Formats: sequence, structure tokens, C-alpha cells
Amino acid sequence: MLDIKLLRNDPQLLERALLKSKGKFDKDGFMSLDVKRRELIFKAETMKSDQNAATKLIPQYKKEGKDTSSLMEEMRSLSNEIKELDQQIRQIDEQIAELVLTIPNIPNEAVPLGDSDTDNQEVRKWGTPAKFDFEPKAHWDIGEALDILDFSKAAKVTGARFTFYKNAGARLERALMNFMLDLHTTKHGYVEVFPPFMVHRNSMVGTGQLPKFEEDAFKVANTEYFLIPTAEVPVTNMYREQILDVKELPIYHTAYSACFRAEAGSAGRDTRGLIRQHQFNKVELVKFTTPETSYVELEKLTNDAEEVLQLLGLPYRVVKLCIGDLGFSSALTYDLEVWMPSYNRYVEISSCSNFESFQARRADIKFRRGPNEKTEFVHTLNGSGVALGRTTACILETYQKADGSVEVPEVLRKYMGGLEVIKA
RNA sequence: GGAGAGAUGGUCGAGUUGGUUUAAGGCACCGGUCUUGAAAACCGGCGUAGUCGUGAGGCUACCGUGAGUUCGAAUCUCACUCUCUCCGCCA
Repeated sequence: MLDIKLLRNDPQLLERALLKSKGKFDKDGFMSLDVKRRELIFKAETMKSDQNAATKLIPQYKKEGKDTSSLMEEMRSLSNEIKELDQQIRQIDEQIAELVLTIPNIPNEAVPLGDSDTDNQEVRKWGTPAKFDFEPKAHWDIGEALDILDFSKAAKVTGARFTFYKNAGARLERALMNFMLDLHTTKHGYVEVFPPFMVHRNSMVGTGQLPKFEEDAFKVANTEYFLIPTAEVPVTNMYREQILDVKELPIYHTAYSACFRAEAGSAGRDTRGLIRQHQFNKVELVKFTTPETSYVELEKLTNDAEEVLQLLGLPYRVVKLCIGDLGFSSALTYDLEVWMPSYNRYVEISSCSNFESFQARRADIKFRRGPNEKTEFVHTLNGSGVALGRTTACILETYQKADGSVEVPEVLRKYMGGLEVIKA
């Protein structure tokens, strides 16, 4: 959510935000609603002021034995008028709120122009994609051959886009989770959180998944609960409607969670393997910072996620998303893309964003610099640190051998009871 | 699932026969006096948001949420949410 006053005074900002939403927004209608609202408020408040004055006179008159019936009659009609005005104001407020909630965040000046991922800017590359002296297999074939992934059983039990991990596969996924959490908590200074995997609708609004993208989420029937699409939602909303002390900032949290996504609109894409699932595991990084430090913190957060890939020996690149590819709530996003041999290209494995005050304003997360200072909105950031399923896929493909076995990356061995090679 | 209690400003807590309460008071916090410094004491300040105004400042709303009664609601009525206690069931 953006600041209405800011939009009122600087419509140019609105234009920039709308570059993302492809201009479907009725800007003039929005501006005139804002004017209308303030007119009505002024009228109503003047009337309320009169009403309050009369309300004080009535007991005084009664005490003096004066007749109050005509004044009371007058106030009765004034009261009705006020109720009517309040009703109108409430309607306009709702309309404005609805509109404002659908305006995306304003992209940072550094965000490149462009419509799609082809316009993203490569920032840096690490490692070189593996070369094989045999015909490498895709991870879904490797997984089934080694009996560590089972897609057809999951399809029977649940449906498409679900997976059973088995044997060393299940253990690998669990090892990755522990490896990442340990790295972030011990080396990078994040405080670990294990969040609820369902949240109330209010939390989904707070971080920007709702009201605009309800079809992307799984809603639990007969409740107002949603399965979380990322741990970002519960962890960011931990501090909803709170005023933090500046001394508490920056706050760093890392959290494992399962993530649930309806993947509406991606039917037919990435139908094989672990790349696009309705349920996947992820270790998330979340930060709350002061406005002046948020971009430095974004660089650090991105580096923290990169280190996971470096330690696992997985080649990747970092790209800066262009306006067209930028998420609804984000002001600037770096994607980490890992080299996926079966796709023969880089595939997104982490998305690190600075939301500036956009989420904080929606979720009402503030801080105070000192005892007599005004409150300000914090900046929120988050990034995957990183997605486990895609990492597993990438490890299987990158570390596969000609005989069909898969080497376990060095750093994971202590999490797998010393296992060095996954064999059939 | 059953029974009961509760929700007031950063915190504690008064106010519930509807009208000088414009939400008392304590604590915490901030500024000042005093002091070599600090503490104590004393004096003053101290919520959030909207709106009008160039400004000083004014006005309006907010006592869990929403609706209602009334000239007027923290206070009365109804619904809902959450928290706590006890019972039952349960990993």
C-alpha cells in the first residue's frame, strides 16, 4: 500500500507504479474520489462539532429548568444527516482502500525498464555450468532410477504437482534444510522461527498476496485461513500492528516452511519434476530495517542466499528484475538463478526483495527513533535462502555420475550420516 | 465440544444508576529546577489517525471488532473476534 498523501501530491509516482500493472488503473477516478472524500469529511466534522456543542447545552438547560424539546428536535435531524454523511464517507473509504490495495509498489530508480524476464539485467555470475562426458539425465529420471523421488505415487495419493521423497532423497531434503538454517543462524546472524503454515486472511493482505492474487492461494474451506505460499507471510506479520524501538532494528529472521501455491495460470509449464509444485519446502530470510539501511541490507541478504549456492557448489547468476517482471509489492528484486542442466539454462531459485515501506504500511509495522520522536514505517525485506526442492533437483543433476549415482556435496555429508554417494 | 471470566492510551488501572471524564490516577519515558555528578524531591510534558489552515493552531474520530437505541454511549442492546480458567477429547 502506498501513502495516499504522497500520491495526491506527486501523481508522477503513481504513473511509475502503474508501469507494473500495465495501466489498468483509473487514475482520474481515484483522484476525484479523494477530493470528494475530503469534502464530505469536512462537512461531517463541522456538523459533529455543532452536535457536540448542543449536547453540552442540553444538561445545562435542564438544570436551569429551560425547555429543551426544540433543541432536541433540531439535533435529531442533524444526527440523521450526520449518519447519512458518515455512511457515504464509509463507502468512499472502502472504494479508495480497495483501489489503493491494488496499486503496486513504486519501483526503485535502479530498476531497469522492460516487459518480461528477457529484459532482466545480469548483475554477476558465479561458477561455470557443469560439462558432462556422458548424456546427463534430468532429475526426475535420476530420482526415479535411484528410488528417491516418486511422482506417480504422489499423483495417485494427492494429484499432479506433488512428490514423495524417499530414502536418501527424503534425507537429502532434510539435510538441505538443516544446512541452510544452520548457516543463516550461526554465520549470518538470523534468529530462527518455525511459523504456522496457515495464516488468517488479514496476514495475506498485510504482505500483499491479497486481495489481488486470491486465485494463487489455497484457502482452507469454511475458515478464513490460507495455506502460506511462503514463510514471508507469517514471519513478516509477526510484527503486524506494532511499534518497534529503533534499538531492536535490524531484525533478522530465518524460517523453514512448507509453501503452498495454486500455480494458477501456469498449467502445462514445468510439468515434470520438482521445479513447479503445489507444495514445496523453503528456507526464508526476512529482515526489518530502518529506511536508510534497507538497500545495504538487501545486498547482504542476497549475499547470504548466494553463499548457500556457493557452499553447495552450484553455479548461478544474479539478475536484477526489470519493471515488468517485478513482483507486486517489491521496489527492487534480485533473483538468484541456478544452472539447471536438464533445462540447459538458469532457473530461479531465490528471489530477494526490498519492499521498502509498502508491506509495513499495509501491515502497520512502525518504529520510533527516540522517546519523543514520531513513528515511521520500517522497511521489510525478504528472500529465499533458498528453495529446497529446486536445490535438490539441481544437486541431483549437477552431481550425477555416468553410472547413475549422485555424489553428495561435501557440506551436506555431515547432515547425512557421512553418506558420500547416493546409489541405486 | 461444555461451563465461566475478561478485553480501557507504552504499561498498570479507575470509570459500567448514559450528560463538567475534554478518558482519573500510578509507573515508565522526555524536558527543567536542585546537585560536583547521580538519585530523591518538585515543576512541566507525554497516545494514534484523519481533516482544515501558509503558520501558530483548530476541529473530528478512536475505550477488542461491527451494528443498534438515544439529542448525547467507555457506560445500555445484539452479533462477532480474541485471551484466560475449569471440564471433556486428543498428537
